[in-house]
Amino acid sequence: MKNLIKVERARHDLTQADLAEKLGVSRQTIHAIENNKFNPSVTLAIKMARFFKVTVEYLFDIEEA
Amino acid sequence: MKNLIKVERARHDLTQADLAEKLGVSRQTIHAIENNKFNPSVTLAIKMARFFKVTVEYLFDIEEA
DNA sequence: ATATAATGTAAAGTATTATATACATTTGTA
DNA sequence: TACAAATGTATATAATACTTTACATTATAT
Repeated sequence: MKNLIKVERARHDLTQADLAEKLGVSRQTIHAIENNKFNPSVTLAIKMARFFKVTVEYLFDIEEA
Repeated sequence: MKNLIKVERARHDLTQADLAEKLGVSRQTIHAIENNKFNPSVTLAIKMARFFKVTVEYLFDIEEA
């Protein structure tokens, strides 16, 4: 696992569709990011992190430490 | 100004070309990001922030507070 | 003032992000 | 089991990040 989106989503009890709507993107985008199909823009990353009240580094970079 | 790349670059006494090389991207990419021509990927954003030893939020989101 | 380094700009091309739609598969629950 | 919701997958398309090359402008130093 390379990011904690699924975990944070579970913590907030949101479906992919829910989160997509909250962030103003498509469900496929959430799915793809969650499964490392691609690398979102820093803007979307910051939006997500802010939504979950965590840092970008925490949300997207937990592997490296 | 929407990001602090130019400032951090100055603090580290690096040219755009220097920074580009350190991060493995083109000088034009640095220039474009610095001047808000586009929105980098979260991966590049994290690389940059890590390079400067600051957070992504600090580097890219100082306007909002 | 002139040379040089640094930055700005532009255009064409490639790669990747993101959308929309549709359908298949998995998971949870009555 | 059967139904519904959630997630996974596929394909086509649009938008944009990023590269390369090349040249113009601005700043810095001699």
